[in-house]
Amino acid sequence: MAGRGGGKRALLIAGPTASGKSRIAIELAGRFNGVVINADAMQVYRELQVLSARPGPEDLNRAHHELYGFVSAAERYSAGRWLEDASRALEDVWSSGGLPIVTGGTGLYFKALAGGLADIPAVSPEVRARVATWSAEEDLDVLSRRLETATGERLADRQRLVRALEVHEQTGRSLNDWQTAKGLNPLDGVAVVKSYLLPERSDLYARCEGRLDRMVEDGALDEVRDLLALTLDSELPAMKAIGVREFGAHLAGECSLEEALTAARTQTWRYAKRQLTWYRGQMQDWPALSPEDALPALQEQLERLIAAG
RNA sequence: GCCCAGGUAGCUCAGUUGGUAGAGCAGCGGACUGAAAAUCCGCGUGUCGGUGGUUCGAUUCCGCCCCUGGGCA
Repeated sequence: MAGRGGGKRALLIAGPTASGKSRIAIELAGRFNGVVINADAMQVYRELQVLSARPGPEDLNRAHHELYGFVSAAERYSAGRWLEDASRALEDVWSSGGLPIVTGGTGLYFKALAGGLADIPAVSPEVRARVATWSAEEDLDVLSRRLETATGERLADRQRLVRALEVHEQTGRSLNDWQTAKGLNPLDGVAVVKSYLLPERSDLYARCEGRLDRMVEDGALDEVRDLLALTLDSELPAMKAIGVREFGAHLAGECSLEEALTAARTQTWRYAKRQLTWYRGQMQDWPALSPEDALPALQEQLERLIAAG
């Protein structure tokens, strides 16, 4: 077991919702002493078991899983925190001689993991509050001019404007500046097998629909009721999970279950479409695999990687 | 049967004092380094219910017919 990186290896499997990633990950974990590491922004939240389609007891029994359901919905998790958590999980798996299998649907997380992320200091609550006030009180063009004056950057997207302003307020340096510098890169020097699952769109949409029905059977309504009972800020990431608003409207008597399901289905399709756009545009050097071929193809690549030492 | 209100994009609707029409949502495409299941950008030909008439010209005005609500008998 010679070579750089101490023989560190990792498998990354991205893919849109309901494409069958988890099953493949668990299967390969069994064959390669693997540990499944979550790369899904919603599956980190404890309160979102059903809605986020988090692996259940049966799956957890079959393979060791990390970074699932360990964050409170009251928290504001982020790509940066995920990368830190994932780095730690990777090191743990390597040190115990296992193979990390990172899987999930959040393209940004994979991009951060495989390409690195700028090492930007955390934004303090004070700065966050200050910028939030500007954003609440100012028109988009005023806010935009504020950033342009400060850093010369021009943005038309409020969410990104706020982020750029926060970073500048916090550090005195522009976001652009931070992002061009070399940052965190936990897979540097690691032998990686990576791919994303690319199902036929009609198959994908049909699977999304089937999964929504199953969610209701599995208690999605109770889960949403419990979540809403916490009366959290509706702007928190966990509150934006597909189904929270839709099923919440039904629970409040604003629409039928049928209507809620239709709305949730629409949102799920839109989400899946955006995921596919992300993979096409941002992960061009990642091989795309059809869900049917993925398991044997990945297994073969892993075997070759291991044989190569 | 009569009266009223409607019939315009896949859906909900706006509009044209007569010069063949436009929003939101959906859909499709795209962007995206700490909210990413988020956020943002681009893309609109549809017998303007049918049919006659008036008019240089009708989706718009008039007649008749069909359909959908509601009301009165």
